[in-house]
Amino acid sequence: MNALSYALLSVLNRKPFTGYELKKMMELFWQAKYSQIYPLLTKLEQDELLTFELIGQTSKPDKKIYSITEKGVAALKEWVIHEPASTPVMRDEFLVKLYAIGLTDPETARRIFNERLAAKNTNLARLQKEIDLMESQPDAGLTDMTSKLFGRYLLYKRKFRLEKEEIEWVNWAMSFIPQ
Amino acid sequence: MNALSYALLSVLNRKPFTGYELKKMMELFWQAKYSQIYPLLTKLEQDELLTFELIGQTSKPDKKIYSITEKGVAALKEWVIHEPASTPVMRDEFLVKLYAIGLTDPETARRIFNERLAAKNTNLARLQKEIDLMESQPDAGLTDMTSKLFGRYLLYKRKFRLEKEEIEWVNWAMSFIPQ
DNA sequence: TCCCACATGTAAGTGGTTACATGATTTG
DNA sequence: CAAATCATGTAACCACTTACATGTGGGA
Repeated sequence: MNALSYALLSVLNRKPFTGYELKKMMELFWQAKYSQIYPLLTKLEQDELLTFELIGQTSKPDKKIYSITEKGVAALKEWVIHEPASTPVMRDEFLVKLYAIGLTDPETARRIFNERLAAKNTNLARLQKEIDLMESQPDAGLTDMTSKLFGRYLLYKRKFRLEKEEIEWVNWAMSFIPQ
Repeated sequence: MNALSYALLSVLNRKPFTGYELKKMMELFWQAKYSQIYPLLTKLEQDELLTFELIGQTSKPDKKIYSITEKGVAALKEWVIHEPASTPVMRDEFLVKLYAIGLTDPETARRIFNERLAAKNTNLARLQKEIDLMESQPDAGLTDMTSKLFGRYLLYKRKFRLEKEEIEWVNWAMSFIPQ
């Protein structure tokens, strides 16, 4: 089984979702397209790691709400505890451009940095909003490791800190662009 | 042309390298295996974006030192300036495990965090060493955007800051694991 | 003595993206 | 009146990984 399978299982371990919802829920830590998610959910269901309930809808397409099975939880647990995590892969075209930034003029360089800054700021605001929402629930148990929200909360906090740090770096880097 | 092509061109824009060396030089901002790099270099050479000089060696295998052509520089410049950078993709299995960390016991959770910490600390030391080396050259012009080392320097500084921030986050996160 | 660095490649397979197909309801 | 949201899927293609193949010299 591949990492995407475990990403799906780990979200469903919190609570049941449709394939459509799963994509959004995973976005923070694993990105995948529907064309990859839907066939994999079918496969995981055939392997009895998931079950689904078909919900007929009138004004919207019918949907399948997936739940993790006991077998699914066991498989996820086994993977989390015993499989070594492979080294992270990061593919960011901005970094490639940055390496070659000297080819451009200062105006272009500033534009490239500013685009990055805008994207990071948008992202930061989204994260802040989500964190505020989580923290506003007094008894959510966000810092209780047995809570189903614990991992998700840590993940948001991590991403927030990293985005903030990158924004500071961009501002530092831009100070070397003339004018 | 794909992003890997531009990653190769951007390294060769600094100076000529073999395929073997290119892998290492790119590691900071784009990861690829030899099995992907070598055939692509052949293709880029056929497209006249690169040329190579064949160096016969006795005690080691022969090698091809690749250089970027004028056409290659033009293609790279065009891409950097006019192509919008696609949104970054990050695939990090540790984050998947983190999401499901509540499934484990405190001991396992601590182990997973400590492994992450160790990896990040090793990385940080490597980056620090490289940065020290760069900064020890007084007239390298690291903060001069027309210098061929400018992009590389900014990239190292960025990675360093982000690794450091993640280490701080891990330490914060670990404080919620009992005992 | 065994592993690592050097050095380049092919073949097969998996993972991931893009394009296509369908269609009502809600929001700007 | 157009675009986004909800909702699921297939087919074709491209990007990337794993396994295989070859061979010398130097350091632990």
